[in-house]
Amino acid sequence: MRYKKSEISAAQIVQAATRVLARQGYARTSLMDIAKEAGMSKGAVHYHFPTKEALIQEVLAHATNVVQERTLAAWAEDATPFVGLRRSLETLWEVRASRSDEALVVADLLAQSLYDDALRPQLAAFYATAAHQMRDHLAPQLEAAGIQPKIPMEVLPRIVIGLLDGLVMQAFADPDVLEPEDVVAAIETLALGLFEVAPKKG
Amino acid sequence: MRYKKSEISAAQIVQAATRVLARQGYARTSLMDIAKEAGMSKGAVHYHFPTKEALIQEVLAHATNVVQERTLAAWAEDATPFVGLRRSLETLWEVRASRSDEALVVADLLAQSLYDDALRPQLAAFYATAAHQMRDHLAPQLEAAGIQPKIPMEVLPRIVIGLLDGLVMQAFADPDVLEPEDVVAAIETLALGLFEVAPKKG
Amino acid sequence: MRYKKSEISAAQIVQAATRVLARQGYARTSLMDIAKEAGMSKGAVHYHFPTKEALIQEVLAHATNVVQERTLAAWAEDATPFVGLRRSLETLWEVRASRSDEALVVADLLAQSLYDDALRPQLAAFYATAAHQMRDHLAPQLEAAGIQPKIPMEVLPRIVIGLLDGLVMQAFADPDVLEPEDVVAAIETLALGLFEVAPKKG
Amino acid sequence: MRYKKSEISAAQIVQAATRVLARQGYARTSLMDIAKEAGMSKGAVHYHFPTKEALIQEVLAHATNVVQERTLAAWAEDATPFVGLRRSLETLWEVRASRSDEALVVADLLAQSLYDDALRPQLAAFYATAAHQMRDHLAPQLEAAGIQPKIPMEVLPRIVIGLLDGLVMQAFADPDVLEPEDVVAAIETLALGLFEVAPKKG
DNA sequence: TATGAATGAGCCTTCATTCAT
DNA sequence: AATGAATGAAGGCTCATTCAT
Repeated sequence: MRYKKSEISAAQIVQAATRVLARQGYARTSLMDIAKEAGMSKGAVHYHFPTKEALIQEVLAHATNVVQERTLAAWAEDATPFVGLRRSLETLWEVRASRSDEALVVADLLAQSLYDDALRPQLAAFYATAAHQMRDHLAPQLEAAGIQPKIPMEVLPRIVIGLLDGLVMQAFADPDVLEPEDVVAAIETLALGLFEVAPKKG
Repeated sequence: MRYKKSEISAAQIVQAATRVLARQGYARTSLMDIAKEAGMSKGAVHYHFPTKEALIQEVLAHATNVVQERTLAAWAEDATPFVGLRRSLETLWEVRASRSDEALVVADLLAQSLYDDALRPQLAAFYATAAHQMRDHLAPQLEAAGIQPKIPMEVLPRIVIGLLDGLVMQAFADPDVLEPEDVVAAIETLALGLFEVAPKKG
Repeated sequence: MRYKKSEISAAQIVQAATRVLARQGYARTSLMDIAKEAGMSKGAVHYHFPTKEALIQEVLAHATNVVQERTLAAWAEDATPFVGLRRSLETLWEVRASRSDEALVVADLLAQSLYDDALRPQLAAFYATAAHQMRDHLAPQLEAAGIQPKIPMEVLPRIVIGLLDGLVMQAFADPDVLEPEDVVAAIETLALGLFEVAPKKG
Repeated sequence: MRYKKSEISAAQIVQAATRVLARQGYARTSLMDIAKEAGMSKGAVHYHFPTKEALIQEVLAHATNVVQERTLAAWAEDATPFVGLRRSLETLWEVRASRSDEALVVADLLAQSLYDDALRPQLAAFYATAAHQMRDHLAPQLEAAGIQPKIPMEVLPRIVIGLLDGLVMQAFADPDVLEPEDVVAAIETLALGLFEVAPKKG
């Protein structure tokens, strides 16, 4: 028995909580709901996580990890930076707009973090990691192609992420307004406008 | 002028609720908190708003109105469209990033709307109005200047709004990362990339 | 203006309360309901009746009066006591079983009176009056016809009233079980069994 | 024998509720009262019964059961039907007139059932069972004695029950008016009047 | 006379948490 | 490692009552 039963159960609870949270949102989710979804008793949940807040933090950590991993997978290694960038943006959008449980949880807890000091650092870290991720992938590609962004490499990823997240929120509020192809096309256009070919060094 | 007091009280409650909601968020705000902030009894709040949901809806309506008005005021009439656009974007950002109570409430309830069917239509309408607003202001200016956006005029405002909102969420989560001037500069650059000067006819 | 407006309004409130009480029962009726039914404000109700209990008492007084009057009208003056008795019993049953608002209110408040010391005396008086009423009508008729009841004239009316009321409750609980004609026939049979022709004197 | 405690607690709550309901009546009884009487917290009551209505239904079921059992025990097996009938009627009356908690609860909830659709079926069933019970006991006895009721065997028990219940309500409203011996005597007389000896065959 | 406004106590219910088993 | 039982603090809401107008 490589994994202790305890760890398995704890993981089950986190997954169940993710599902319930994605379905009902933080404000409407009780520990009972989570316990029921996990097929356990309320007491069991408290055995693994001393308090609701502790559980929620774990859930957020898990959800951000999942989203991050999916995002990472999106950074296609492509021939040309332009094609690669475009495909990456598409995938980034899909990861968020697909309403996966984890993406929903991140969006919901992001809002909670405005008022919950315990959540905020985690989300700040999530953003920071995402930005780093993006920069680390973009920077070498761009340099290799002699392309120079018009805005600082520190800020650029933040902008892209912000754009994506903001559009996601709109899409959640009114799913019929934003057509996926429109969004991707627009983001692409935007992105292209951000770069200029650097003058070759003499 | 009989019983004008009622309207005043109702308005006071909405304002108090806005303050409390901005401070604590929907999930942590009780009617008691609101009543206390308004200097009234819980009963009085229920006298003016039959249910918590009804009150929240009113608060959302009020908050979106305020944000909308401020946004409207941001559309400066300027000499050249470029300068005007830039100044408008700046103000748009400020309206949102200033963490005014109303902006916070809109952001919070936006998240709630994911799980609250009663809230969603209002927020969808809010986005729709904002998009219209922006288009109505931009379209004539751009045409007059012979400028043509690279993405359809239907989609453009949604993109801009999404970008702003997404950045706001990031800024809320970690206020120290995004410097206002960076953001505005980036948005401006982005915006400029969206347009091209149309070839002169004839 | 013969009647003061106040009296008219008070009467309207009592009537409205009777309707609402008959519809919803004491436990589920609020002053608001009554005020709405009377087309007045809650304040107006309190202007006429200082407390809810005072109003309810008035309503009970009114309802018992109405039932009593209808009952009184039921004591037909008929040729023979037997026919008269029979017709009277029929009407008594109808008065109660017809689910008139007043009959319902009496039944409902009768139950309340078990726990409400203020109501009990009124209902005791109601029963006493009803018993007297019946006795006063029956006694001369029976004597004239040389008929003698097998149970004391003091108890007889109580028995008859009890029988009727008990059957009414059953009919309320399950309207389909007791057919009116069965009930009347049974009551009649019962009633006849209560009397015997007295041996003629001399 | 794990967690038998739960059943015990649930039963305690039902009993406590019966006591409180008998003392204060439905309209004046809160869950707090019941919890206090049961020596538990409000939360514990809700743990065992999800809603007040569910608890009340259980209480009613329990109370009708108790009354029924006592009634059943009343059907004495006696030498002659007449003596048996008389003794049975006496006990029936005592069961109801003794103001036992259960009898009071049944009477109170009977009134509630006029306006509570959830209660009505239970009380209808209670009446139906009581009627059946009585018929099953009476029918063979009467037949054996060659006695034939003047009113149909379907209706007879309803009449007797109605009579008893109606008298009980009167006795509750004014305990001093109806002397037990008078009531029993009257009922007996009534009952005797309901039968006639069947003409011997052949 | 009558109204709208406001109060405050109380009600049913939910829920995170604790604990014995 | 997990469960069922129980607690107690809120939470949203109802309602009789009071009061200025």
